[in-house]
Amino acid sequence: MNASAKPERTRLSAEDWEDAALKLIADQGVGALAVEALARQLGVTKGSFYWHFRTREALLQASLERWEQYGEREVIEQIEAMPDPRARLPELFRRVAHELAPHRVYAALLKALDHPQVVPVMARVSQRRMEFLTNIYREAGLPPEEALNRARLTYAAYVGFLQLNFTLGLPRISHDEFDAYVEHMIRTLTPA
Amino acid sequence: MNASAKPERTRLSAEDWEDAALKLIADQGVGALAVEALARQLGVTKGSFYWHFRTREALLQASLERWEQYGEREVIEQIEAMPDPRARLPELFRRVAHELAPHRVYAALLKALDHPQVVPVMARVSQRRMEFLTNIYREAGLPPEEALNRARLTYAAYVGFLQLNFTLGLPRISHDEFDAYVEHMIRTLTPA
DNA sequence: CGCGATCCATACTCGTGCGTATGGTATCCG
DNA sequence: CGGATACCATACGCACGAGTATGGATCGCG
Repeated sequence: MNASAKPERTRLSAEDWEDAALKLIADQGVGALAVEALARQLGVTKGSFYWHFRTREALLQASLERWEQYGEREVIEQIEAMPDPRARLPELFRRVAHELAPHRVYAALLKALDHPQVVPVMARVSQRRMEFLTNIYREAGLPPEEALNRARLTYAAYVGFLQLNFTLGLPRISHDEFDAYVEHMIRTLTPA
Repeated sequence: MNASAKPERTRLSAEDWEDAALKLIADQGVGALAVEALARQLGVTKGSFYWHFRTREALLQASLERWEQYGEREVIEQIEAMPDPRARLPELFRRVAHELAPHRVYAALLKALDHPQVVPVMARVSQRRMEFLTNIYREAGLPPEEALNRARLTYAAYVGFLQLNFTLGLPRISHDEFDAYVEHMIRTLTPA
């Protein structure tokens, strides 16, 4: 049934473990990150793990740094490359709304803010995103003060949405209804 | 240092354990809910606990139900008693923003949505609040569709705010700045 | 007073998951 | 082709937290 489904016959590297860890975190949260479970999933045993990493903590650390690195650089750059500043916000909203998969790790880490290791990472990532958002609002015409507060509001709505949907499954919303919601969001959070 | 600071010399009841559990959940999350830790904090040992509850799971269940009961009934009733529908939303916003303490349990449970026991409770509570919010928006003049989406957006902002502040400590915002943020929120999320 | 019910302490068992020790197998390179 | 190095398996020790067993203390009440 759950025998080794992955025919990865090559030896493993540290990066393989980190990727598997991130996948597991996205699926079941940081708390589920256990070395023996990971090993089973990779078709090996703990003996392998402790060759690559000194401890479980080290794996978490490395995985988080790897995740932070990969980042959302593409999205940011693509949005900032758009000529019309007013068009950036709607595009950003729609894009994030329709590509939720990359945000699963962020959502999982959001629920693990009691682990001392994830706090600094999340603080850095969230801070960068907030600054990015604030900039777009300024470029869209909002005065600085206003732009900052609007960015706070928007980002909070994003974070809350992740929680209410991935984990809690509030009355499952239909696809069309979701699109309508996104458009409503654009209308009320975006300067005309 | 942390010796029994509570001079509660009377015997304990199940409710005492539930209250202590909720306090611990609010402070350190559901994951920190351990019977021996709780017992220490109450100045007794496990022997006491297992007289009142069959299992740790039972305590969690009872605590959650107790929390759901206490609820936010007062707030809802007071807001609905206000004569002018337009005045309700700003009042609700300001009130929630300035009395965050009661929301700490909700914030903690938000991060424990992987525990099967908390999901139904949070689903019910969130659903009730959402319906309440939707109603207020309708009474404030928004068409039904619009009211529902606005309630979704507002509630998501609320949830996101809890995450970003209790747990993550984004660049510590000052008191005045926070008030300005709340007013900004009211302006953009509330029908004129 | 005294006795039954209620509440609690002490001392265990048991499962789970991290980390270690040590030996085995595969791979690369001279 | 043989040995050094990289990778992995097996078998442990150990800590920690849930749950159990059993006896002791304390309260209510006739």
